[in-house]
Amino acid sequence: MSIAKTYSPAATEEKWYQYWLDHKFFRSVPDEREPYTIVIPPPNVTGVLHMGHMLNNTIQDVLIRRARMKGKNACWVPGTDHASIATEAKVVAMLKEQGISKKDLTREQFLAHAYDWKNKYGGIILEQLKKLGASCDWDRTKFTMDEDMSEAVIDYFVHLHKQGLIYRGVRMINWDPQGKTAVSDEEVQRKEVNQKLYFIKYHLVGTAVTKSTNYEAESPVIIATTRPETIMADAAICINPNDERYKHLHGRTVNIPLIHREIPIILDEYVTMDFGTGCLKVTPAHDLNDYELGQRHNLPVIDILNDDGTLNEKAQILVGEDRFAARKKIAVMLEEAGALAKTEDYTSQIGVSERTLAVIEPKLSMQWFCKMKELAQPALEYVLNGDVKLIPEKFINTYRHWMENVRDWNISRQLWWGQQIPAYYLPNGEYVVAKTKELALAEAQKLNASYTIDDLTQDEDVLDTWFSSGLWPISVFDGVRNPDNAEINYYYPTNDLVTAPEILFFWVARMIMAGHELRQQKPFNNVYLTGIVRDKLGRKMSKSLGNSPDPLDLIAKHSADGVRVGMLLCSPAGNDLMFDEKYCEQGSAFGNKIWNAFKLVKGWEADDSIKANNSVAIEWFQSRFNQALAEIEENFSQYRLSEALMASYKLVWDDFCSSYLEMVKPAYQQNVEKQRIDAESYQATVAFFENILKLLHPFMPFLTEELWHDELFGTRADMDCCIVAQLPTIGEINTQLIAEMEVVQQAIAQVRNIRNSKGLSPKETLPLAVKANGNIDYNRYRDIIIHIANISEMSFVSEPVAGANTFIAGTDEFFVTLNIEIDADAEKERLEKEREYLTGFLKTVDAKLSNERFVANAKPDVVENERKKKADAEAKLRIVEEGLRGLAN
RNA sequence: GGGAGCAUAGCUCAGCUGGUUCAGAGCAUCUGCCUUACAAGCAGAGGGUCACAGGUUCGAAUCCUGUUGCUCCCA
Repeated sequence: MSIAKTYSPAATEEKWYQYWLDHKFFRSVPDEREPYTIVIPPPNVTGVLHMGHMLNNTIQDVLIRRARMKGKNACWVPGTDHASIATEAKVVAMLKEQGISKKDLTREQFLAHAYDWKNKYGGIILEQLKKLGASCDWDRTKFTMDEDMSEAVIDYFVHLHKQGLIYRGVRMINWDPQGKTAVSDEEVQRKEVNQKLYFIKYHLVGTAVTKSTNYEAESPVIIATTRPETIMADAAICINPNDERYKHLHGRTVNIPLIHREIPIILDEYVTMDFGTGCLKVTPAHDLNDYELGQRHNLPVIDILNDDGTLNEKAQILVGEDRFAARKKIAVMLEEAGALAKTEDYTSQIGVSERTLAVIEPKLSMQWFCKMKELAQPALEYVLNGDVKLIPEKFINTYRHWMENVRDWNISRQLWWGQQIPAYYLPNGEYVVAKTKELALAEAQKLNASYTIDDLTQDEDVLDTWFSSGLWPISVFDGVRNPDNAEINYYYPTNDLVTAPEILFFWVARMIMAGHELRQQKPFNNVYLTGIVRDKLGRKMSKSLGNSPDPLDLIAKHSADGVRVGMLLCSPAGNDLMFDEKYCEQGSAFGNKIWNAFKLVKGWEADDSIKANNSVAIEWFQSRFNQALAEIEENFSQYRLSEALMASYKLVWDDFCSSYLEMVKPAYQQNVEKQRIDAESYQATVAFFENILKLLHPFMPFLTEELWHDELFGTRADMDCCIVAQLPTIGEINTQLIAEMEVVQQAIAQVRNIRNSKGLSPKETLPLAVKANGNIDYNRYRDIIIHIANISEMSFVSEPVAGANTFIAGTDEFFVTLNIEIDADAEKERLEKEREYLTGFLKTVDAKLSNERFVANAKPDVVENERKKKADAEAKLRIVEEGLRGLAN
């Protein structure tokens, strides 16, 4: 079989992915091996693959493939998340297009539509991940609303309720008037907006008790607000008791403009005297701080808004208008009534719903809450004592800050898409919590034996999606319903979790809480936090900016391997990455390089009659390979994936292709089908290549699998695949050989440089003389030097060669005699520069060594090193001076 | 307003417990080359006051303080 000129990725990727699937290489079942487990951060069913997923899943696949190749029982569990709000919003919008309104549907009818939608679109991302090469155990694919997964969620709710960690209460919550649901604090995004500050006059009622000489005293009270449409919900005006300007207002009342309702003026130090006018309108129903203020002063709560953000009849005016329309209209009405003193421009932060982008309305509501203090405390411990490692560590601070300042978590969502809260109300307003309606009835009958099932009404709301995804690492192994089953015992705690820092609290913290609460165990050992994928200008990639490439287009263009390499090349752990398609080009160029190197080796044929003469090259590369392997291992242990990749990249490109293959490559033989090479070199090279394929497989699974099956390696059994090959182990490293070869390579580069600078063709052979001053035996490297540097004759001398171009490598001198006259002046200048540098260098070293405090304080090996530097520099200086004397003659 | 982090070559980043494996990598740039695996390539080269200012130290990119500029989180 002759290998194609260039690699064609698309067909190869398709072929091998199917092969891996067919041969169940991704499948994991518990056995006697050590497990290595990753649960995927389940993407939303509403999403499509974006660059963040590409990065995240490339990393997971690299980790899981590596574990597999280290003999672990590698299990990567895929799945999706039902994304309550986002999905419900999508489905509502879809139905609306079909002319169907959600409120005309029953819960069951709506859910049927939602499932249709989910079945159609929900698996898109997972399908796309296959193109990337993700080696998930697809037989384990889970969805957070699968029956067993939902049951686990209900079990957890009942459990927490029993523990007293879930309660029901009226609280000020974040209301999304578009999604018509509450959202948690974490789902509210702050946004800076330009608003207007309205200064509104409230007229005092009655007359002053004491006649004031100051006529101003009876002018209206002016308050500043950004929300004039809420004046109808005002319960009081509040001033700071210490505010001298307003002493005369103590004990008075005012009239709300337009609706002329009388409200008291109250005193509270909460009011900042120098903000606005120092008078604050108190609207308990529509502001969290006002609510608390209202509680302190026993103020009534007047809620003038409907769930959809329109004004209700309690507003008396503008009933039915949307809050923003009402704001504009009331401004005009106030103006006309002479109640508007002035307006000012004002920037402030408002909260918007992460999902619908609607402006959040603070709203008092009866909701279910989860107590967080009790859950957060142990979850914080796991991270602080290093049981759960965050990578990079800098996120520990953030995590701690969150966990020490948690507030109770609102887990109710006024939606249908999700797990319905297992609370059942009784006719008298009491409720019971139980897994099923039947069990709830039993509970209810304990209260009153006469209850029947028809007396129970289940809470309409569903649970926050994060409440279910918090169970993910446990529930995918059925560990909530069956806490002692074989799978959970084997796979849990999982090993690595790869996710984004944005959801450290949302998700990671809640998994740790659930893990502790249900199993007194951590859910994972390590959390690798990836950065945000930005464009090369540093902007976050987003649909609206249109600056995100389509991942599938990238794969089509640069191959899956190329994109994987590209993603990793620019992804330092925990830092944002400035993505540039150039990195993918680099990745695919690397693939091409490997392909071509393979072509070269495939063009060879072992010939026993040729004497083996590459033993130095072979031993050297073997050592270099082991050295790189150790380095890569070290990088992986610290999750420095991009560095592990770069080390592999350089090993293959520089050491294997540019150095090793050039050393052993036989001179071109004409009129033969295959280039003959000695058997030892041939076998060593093929073996090296196989090891390289293994090493690269986690990064570039497709190309490596393709080459793995080439006949160069003989015939392979069906199950003999790169994906399950065992990674090479670190062998002996001859550091002396590596060090010597570095000097040899320097010398070779110098010869090439001379050729280059003199404008000579690389084809032109040159004579080289070596004056070895150190311990390197150049006889060992003679063949290599002659071959690579294209030397006509290599000789050894004990005296400098007159009239030659000279250079130093290590501490040895080299002489290249050219046919052309050497430029003595230029050579002199070069050597003088060198002398200048060395003298300067020696000066600094001498300064250190003659400094008693340095010799006394520095570590012995540091001092020793300085002495060696001195000796080396002196030796070099002697050579340079010798050369200068030679030129002077 | 509170907290955290970052600033090293044109770009993206390494640089561990202060000391030649301390100023490095990849890409980009420049100069030669279509040299029988590879122009998606080969052989070379140039490029940095380690943000700024102080301090500690025999010695600072590295530790401390301040300044400036950016980013993120929380209010």
